[in-house]
Amino acid sequence: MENDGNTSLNKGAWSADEDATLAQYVALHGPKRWKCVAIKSGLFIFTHTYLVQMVEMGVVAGLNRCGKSCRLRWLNYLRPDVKRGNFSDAEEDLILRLHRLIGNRWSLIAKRIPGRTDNEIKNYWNAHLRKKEKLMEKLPAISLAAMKENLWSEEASNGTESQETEDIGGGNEDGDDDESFDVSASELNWVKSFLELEEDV
DNA sequence: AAATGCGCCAACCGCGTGCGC
DNA sequence: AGCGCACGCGGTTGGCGCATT
Repeated sequence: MENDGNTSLNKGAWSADEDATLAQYVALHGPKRWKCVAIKSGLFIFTHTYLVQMVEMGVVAGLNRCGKSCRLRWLNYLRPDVKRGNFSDAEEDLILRLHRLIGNRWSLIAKRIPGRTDNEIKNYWNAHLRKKEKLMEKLPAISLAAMKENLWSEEASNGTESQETEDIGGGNEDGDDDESFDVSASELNWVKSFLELEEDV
């Protein structure tokens, strides 16, 4: 198990200075080598020569966080493409659908929703959507299966394809998987392609 | 106005996995 | 093949702010 092995590292909320320091590190070296970022009050804990260079440059002095903490802070907050603010209805719907299909695979779900992190989605689920989902489960007559049946029969009677599903998923610019969110037998195929997409990422 | 409860979110922790040696 | 390191993931917790009493 990973233990960054230091009892005197900073914990808790990040300061603006720490954020700036971390951002500088990432700007210079990219979002990797998190272990290298772990620095103990001026005495650098390093495993890589990059850090020695950074010491010489005076770039990251003062940051006293474990690598794991640095990585998390970057991924969930400092990353430029992180979208802040409320989830849209479309995003919420997508999370619900994906969760039904693949469960608590937050990182997979996050990759499907541009700008959202796994942690953010997980929090949002626990805070908002779990209740919603439980409520749905408690409505005996409106089980998921029944909903699917209803949708099926509606589609059959309409004789139309269900292209109404909002498309906010990442990588959909080319319209590669508009059919993905149909509640239909092809759902399984979509899951399959979804997972295949994962392998490409 | 103060005390308490509750919800939300950022961050931490433990475990699993991949990769290099 | 085995070991250790580094990273990624999901569950959990701590603290803050808002609502209610």
